[in-house]
Amino acid sequence: MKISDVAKRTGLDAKTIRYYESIDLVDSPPRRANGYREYSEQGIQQLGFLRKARKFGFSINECRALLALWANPNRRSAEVHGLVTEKVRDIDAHILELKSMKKMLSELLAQCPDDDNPNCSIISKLAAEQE
Amino acid sequence: MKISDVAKRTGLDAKTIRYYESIDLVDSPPRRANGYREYSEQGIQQLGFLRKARKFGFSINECRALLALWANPNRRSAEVHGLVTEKVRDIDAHILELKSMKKMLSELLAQCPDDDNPNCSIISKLAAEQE
DNA sequence: GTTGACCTTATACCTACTCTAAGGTTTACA
DNA sequence: TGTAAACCTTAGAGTAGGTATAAGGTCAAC
Repeated sequence: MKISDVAKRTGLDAKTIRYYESIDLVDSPPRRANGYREYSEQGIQQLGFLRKARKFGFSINECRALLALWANPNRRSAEVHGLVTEKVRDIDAHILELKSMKKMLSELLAQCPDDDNPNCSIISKLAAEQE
Repeated sequence: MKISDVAKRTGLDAKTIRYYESIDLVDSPPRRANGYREYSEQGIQQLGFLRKARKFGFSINECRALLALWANPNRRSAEVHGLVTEKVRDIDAHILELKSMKKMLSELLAQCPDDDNPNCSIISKLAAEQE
């Protein structure tokens, strides 16, 4: 199977697939006589795995760990559980940060007259000397 | 005032201040005889403005627009209001995405035995052919 | 006079791609 | 049979928003 077909099947961009190969995230597939990459079913599944893991928010390095666990028949499910638990914590922290940002911005919006005059409490707040 | 003092006062790293100068986000300050940057009150306030805008989540380019509005005595507060409103929408979209990711991961966690055995529903789910 | 803390520059590195250039190959159609 | 479009290849640069490193000059204190 050619790279464009793999791209269609996995939902990844062909360029992204080449990129994953260049950083040794996936095995290099064999080549046809013309130099084109020829993907095996196994290679395709690896890429599909990556697609899903990335969509779940795992970083490339976390994906590396997940791929290794996937390939390891002696893995302990607790290890996977730990990795994912930490990811959920990261996401929670991120959500809190965004909510705090949103709250501050909403407060600023409520005070801005939203008209043709230059007076704007948002700009004033950003320019304020005090925190 | 030297760059390290400006860093302390604004809360930005000295390297970040030089970086902002290198991308023309702020004006280049004059130099002392020894080559050191000498910051005026105005330069310091610009950097303080940036610090706050970045903390509110505005991108460098959005900061560029905000700085221009700040400097423009003929600005319309509605323009600032629009910029910030859009930012809040971005943040909302981001929060929704993270919540969806968290939900999916939490469902996976609930099904993972979290023990010494290799069977792990998380890995299975990532490896699954179907979406 | 020397140590340590500052300052300067240029450059590389980070994440996770994305794009461009410049070229070779394959496929479809007239 | 010719050619144009749609593939494929590589190397290298660009993106955001810094951070780190190297290699050096300067300043303040003891």
